[in-house]
Amino acid sequence: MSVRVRFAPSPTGTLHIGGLRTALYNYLLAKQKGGTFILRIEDTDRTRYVAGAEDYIIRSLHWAGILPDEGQSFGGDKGPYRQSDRKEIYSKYAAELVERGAAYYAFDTPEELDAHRAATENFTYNHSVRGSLSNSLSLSPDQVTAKMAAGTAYVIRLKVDGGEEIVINDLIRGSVTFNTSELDDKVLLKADGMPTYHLANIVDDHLMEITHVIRGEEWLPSTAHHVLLYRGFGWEGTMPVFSHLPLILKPVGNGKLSKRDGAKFGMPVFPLNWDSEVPEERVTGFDGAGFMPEAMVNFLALLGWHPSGDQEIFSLDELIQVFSIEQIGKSGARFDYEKAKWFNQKYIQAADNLTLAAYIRPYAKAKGYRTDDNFLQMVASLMKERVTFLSDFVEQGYYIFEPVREYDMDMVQKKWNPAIGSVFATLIEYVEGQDNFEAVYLEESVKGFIQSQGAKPGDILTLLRLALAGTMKGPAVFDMAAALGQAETVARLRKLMSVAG
RNA sequence: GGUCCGUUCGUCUAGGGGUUAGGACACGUCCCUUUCACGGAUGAAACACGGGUUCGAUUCCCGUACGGACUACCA
Repeated sequence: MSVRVRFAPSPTGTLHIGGLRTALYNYLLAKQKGGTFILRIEDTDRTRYVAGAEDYIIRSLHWAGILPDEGQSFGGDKGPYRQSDRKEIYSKYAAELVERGAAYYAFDTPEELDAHRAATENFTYNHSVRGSLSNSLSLSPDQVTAKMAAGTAYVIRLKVDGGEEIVINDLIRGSVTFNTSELDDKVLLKADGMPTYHLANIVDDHLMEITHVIRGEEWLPSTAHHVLLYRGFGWEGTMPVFSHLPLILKPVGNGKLSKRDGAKFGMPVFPLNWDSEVPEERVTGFDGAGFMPEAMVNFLALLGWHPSGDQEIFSLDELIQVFSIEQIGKSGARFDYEKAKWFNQKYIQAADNLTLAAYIRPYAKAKGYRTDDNFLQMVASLMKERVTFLSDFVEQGYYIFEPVREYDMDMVQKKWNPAIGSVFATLIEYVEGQDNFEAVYLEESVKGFIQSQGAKPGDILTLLRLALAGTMKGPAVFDMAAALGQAETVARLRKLMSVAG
């Protein structure tokens, strides 16, 4: 049987990186096994629906390069893949479950349940209390019929009887046991006719012939209910294998990484930017922060999973080769932004200039800079060894695109004196007279000239750097000069004369 | 509170009954470099605790502590 896995996010806003990681692991397993990766949108809670969220999820998968083979907006013959479009399917199956005696109607209103919770500590709707509540198990058939005829709102609940051990064989955690006496009678179909996660998930996983469920650890406690549902439908034979992923934790402090942590720690926790009319709701994603998707995927893959050995850098293809669910860790992994930055830096260093040019282009364009390939490739080669983010090419290396805005005057003053100044003046003319402006030649030539003038190369070279970049940080002086060209180089040298003198 | 899950350097982790417990990030020092980086070398840094089992436990078992998830007509 071929592997079929699904990523089933809820379109309630931005997808955070924990979700992206879940998608990635599903993708890796599917690709490794020659299986199918499916995207299903779980939008059964209409109160939490956020416009644009589904699109955001899909764009995020595109960005990361982990495209579904099947699913919402990707086609397939087991659709629709959006749960709100499958509403009738769920009510049909819920009714079937009632007929089979595995579920029942409950008429208790939310207010009544709240009252019970207020009155009884740890109130749980389960086998021990349902007899005294309002449902088709406690009421007489006539009463139930009457309530239905009167149009009384109802939900359908899973009938969980106590006294049984449910053993789940989790690929990551081994066997996990739950006693049904501690389980509640979960709502399967809500009063608005929409299913809850539990029902929709099991019905869809069955109908879509899912073989492996890889999802977050937050679902482990309800997995026993899910097993009971498969049994209630008589689907145990094709029940998928479960794997519950450890959570991604906050960089510092307690608890799992939350969407708010992005702002709190000044780092992205989402793949893409999220635009909004409300300024406070806008967020910067890894994309906008200047991360390469390949770097992000590598980082994410290793957050909670690691193959044997010491290798850290893996291409997507390599990840597909070596991935294994069994090697996923059991404990939560703290989100380490420093490590994420290191991966990005490594990927930028390793990328070829043409690839980088394409990544730099949007940033250059936004600043109104030159965006032709040759120029951007040159910027890439000059800066790639010294940047962390893609945005750094235009931020830190702005002086390659436009004139120096600001000089490190402390440094200029430290190096400048009348004697040096006069050597510098003659150097400008010497540079202006050069007919070969290639870096290697220029370096040899200029250094020779400086020495012939009886000056220390160190002093002059520092001023040259300051003239070209304004700062002590940056590429090799003669590489910059060659890249800038003779006319611009001479102009910048003259500018420094006026600034310093 | 209850249920379930977890615990190797600060962080991500490899390992596994007998090891100088390995790597990476971050950090310190040095080298390379007339800048900043890159790169190289090196240093500090861990098996939560207590009982077992065993000739021998960091590794297996049980407790304790601590951390986490869940405990909605949310997913």
